Amino acid sequence: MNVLNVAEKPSVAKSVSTILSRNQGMRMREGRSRYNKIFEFNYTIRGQPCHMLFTSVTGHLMELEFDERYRKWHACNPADLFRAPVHKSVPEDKKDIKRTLEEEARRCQWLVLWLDCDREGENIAFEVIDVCTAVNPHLTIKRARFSALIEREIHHSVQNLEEPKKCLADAVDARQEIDLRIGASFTRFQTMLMKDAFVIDTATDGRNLVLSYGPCQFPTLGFVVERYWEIQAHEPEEFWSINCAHDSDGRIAKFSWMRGHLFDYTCAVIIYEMCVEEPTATVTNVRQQEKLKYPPHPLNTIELEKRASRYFRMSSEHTMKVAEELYQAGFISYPRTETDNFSSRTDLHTIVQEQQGHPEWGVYAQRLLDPGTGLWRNPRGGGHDDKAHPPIHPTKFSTGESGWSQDHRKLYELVVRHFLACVSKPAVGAETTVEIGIAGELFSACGRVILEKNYLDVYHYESWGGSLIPTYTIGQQFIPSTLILDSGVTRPPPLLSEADLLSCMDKEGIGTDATMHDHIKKLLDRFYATKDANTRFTPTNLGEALVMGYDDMGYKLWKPYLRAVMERDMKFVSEGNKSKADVLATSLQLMEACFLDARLNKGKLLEAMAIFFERSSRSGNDELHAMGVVRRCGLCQESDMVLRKNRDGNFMVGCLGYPQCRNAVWLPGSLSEAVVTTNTCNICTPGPVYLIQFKFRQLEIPPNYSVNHLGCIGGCDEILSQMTEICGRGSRMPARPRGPTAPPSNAHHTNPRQRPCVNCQETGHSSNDCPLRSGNVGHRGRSEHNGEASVSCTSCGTPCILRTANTANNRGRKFYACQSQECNFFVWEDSLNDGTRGRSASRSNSIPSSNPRRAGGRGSRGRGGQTGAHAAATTFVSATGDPISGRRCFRCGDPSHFANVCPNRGV
DNA sequence: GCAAGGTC
Repeated sequence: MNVLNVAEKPSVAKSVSTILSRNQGMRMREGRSRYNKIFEFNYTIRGQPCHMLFTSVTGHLMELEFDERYRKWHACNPADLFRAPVHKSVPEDKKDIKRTLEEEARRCQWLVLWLDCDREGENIAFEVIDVCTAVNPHLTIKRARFSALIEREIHHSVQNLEEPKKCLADAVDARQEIDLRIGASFTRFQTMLMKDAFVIDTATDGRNLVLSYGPCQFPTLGFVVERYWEIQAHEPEEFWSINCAHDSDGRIAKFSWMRGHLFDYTCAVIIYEMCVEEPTATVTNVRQQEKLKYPPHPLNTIELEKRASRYFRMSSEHTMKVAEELYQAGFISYPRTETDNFSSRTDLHTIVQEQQGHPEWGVYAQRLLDPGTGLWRNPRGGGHDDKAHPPIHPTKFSTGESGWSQDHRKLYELVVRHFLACVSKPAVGAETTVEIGIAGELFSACGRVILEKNYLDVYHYESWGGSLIPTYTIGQQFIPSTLILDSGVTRPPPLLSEADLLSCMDKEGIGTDATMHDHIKKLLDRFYATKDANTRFTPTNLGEALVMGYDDMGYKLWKPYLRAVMERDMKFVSEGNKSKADVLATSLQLMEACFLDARLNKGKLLEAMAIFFERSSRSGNDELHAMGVVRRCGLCQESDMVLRKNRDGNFMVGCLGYPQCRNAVWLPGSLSEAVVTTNTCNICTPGPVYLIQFKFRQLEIPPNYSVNHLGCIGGCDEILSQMTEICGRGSRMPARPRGPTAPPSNAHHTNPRQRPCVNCQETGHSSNDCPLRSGNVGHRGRSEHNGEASVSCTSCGTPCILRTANTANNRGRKFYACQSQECNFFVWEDSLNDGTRGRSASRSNSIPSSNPRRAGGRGSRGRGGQTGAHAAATTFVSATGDPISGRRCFRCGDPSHFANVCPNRGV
């Protein structure tokens, strides 16, 4: 009986053939494809002598594609792609593999499928079945299931052949079809929409610019943009902490304040004063513990990519290319594996033995194998297993080959050192923690001595810092060498590194271990993001605009949820709990509706793009209309006036040239809807002035007015004027909402038109140009600036910042607060209208604060007593409402500075 | 010109 065996890749065909033939009587011959050889040998399956023919494919044999008439971009509407017929076929570059399969299948009675034992493998199995049964319908089809390429497993597998599982393959079919339809429709839609509308000055190296959309690449971009927005939205905030050091026996202990830090300066100063007045430290606790630092888990693909990025700054894509080459040459095991756990049957000692002769780590390998050292430890797994491949490990000894680049050397070294570390004992350290009390405040210091380095000896990519501290006993008292009130500033998180990005993708299930690096590379290839020398990613204007556009539509297409839902559905299909047809129908129906809605709201995408890119002269009236263009701006005569709706629901028509041009028409606050129509006003000049279809909220307008009104903002519209007078205007473009209900991504935009000033929360300028900022207003008292009142502090004369209260009782109420850290002045904005001037205010519970950390910092300290020791220049009030004093340096009495910067600070 | 998933 002739048996045709097919593996997913040539390497597996070779390995399995070698195992089954016991390396005896095996012949190899060429197939039609130069990579996919055919191995022949005899083998007995359950008493039946068989002539085995073993060949392979290279991953998927077929591709899903649209029928011919839907392939040309302009041949159909992108929305049609949700229903256009699709079919699977073998692409040109796989035709030779197909021919080999056909030729061999014709002379076989059995077909045994040795594809990888995962969903994709099962799907490829059915592709092979399709090709083979087309030429030989009488084939008996069997599936070999194996979890590792080791002898016992393979022999067991071939003696216990199973049936292929259709539902596993169906899940992949569903995934392929959804990916194709969503990807192609959105890509064509957004590419064709933007390319004509804007001048996108991206150097494409002669390639056509494609604004692709994909269910993996977009969430990957989303991670990058979200972090970038988080950084942009960060408002630095000063905090204070008390640090103490003690120098004794030639060693220094650095004690940190167990409160961490406080955002309330006054509070921190009071506590600091108390400490300085009674600086004797008493040791309250001394703890000694043995600490272990464990070696990493066995290496899988994602860890290899992350570590190569961290240690060598190699891109994940390059890492995989180099790893593939090392694998092809036989130096490391298969590099695309999820498994981070060695099978108990793996002969780990032999792998270590091979490395004994290496000039750099050979001695360590020898120590590992010597039972006397006690260095060996069986590796601990991380709980992942793809059932197909072992963790990445060295398979051949090398001190470096002539054809290797530096990167080949580094990566091979990482794989070897990582493997040796895995089978080593953890590092052992002795940690001493000392706690002291000064005037009731607690501080702690930690010292560490490394007792045994163990795996750290070979894994020099990791370190474990340690320092010696003096010896302390409970009850011991000492005077600190230094006791300092330090200030710091909160910092935004860093941009995402490549390792961070891989972690995000892994956590959210975006891509597979074999494709994650592709998605990252795609962001760079599509000009959606750039990567700096430290492997950190910044979105480009293009990437940010696309995410912003969809975000403004209210769609989370750039979030990982869509992929998560698809993964969940695929699991249902693969378990047989849902049919492929059901999942396809519901998923595609949902995405089609989403697509049609996105197309209706394309104005949001265009608006977001308009923030970053110049409009192209090619852009037609359709785009202008979609953006809500009402007329040419009569003030700057350069830009268009567009209708906008703010997040709080208010409408305005503003110039796109903002902030250079501030021309704006504020619309009534009672509007619920406004849409620019294609009708033009025949009165207002210069035209065209497009009419707007207004809809007012019934309860907010007088009874004699109609809810619907087709109006003009050009000045001719009496009804609109009356409505504005009666109902008032909507507020000026407010900031995007913040807080837990809105992600930080909504909190800002880089464009000055949209991003609110950090100082005053108003849009139209940056905090540097803020009219309320010190130096920008040169007079005291209240003044008018762009229609806004500005206030100087009546206590110290410093200009105030306009802020919005966020406390339960006063949420949304505006107030001015003195910018000076040393002054507690504030005044409610509305109180200025009735002539009330500012007052020296209490920083009590009624103090508005938009920052929860600040509120927490204040609340964390329950006292605020008087020091009473210093003359008070002004009376201030503590968090609890108690009066405090000390507006001059308590150390030297100088009113020009405070104790934290006193030249005599310290003890 | 489009997706993501295999692979040499």
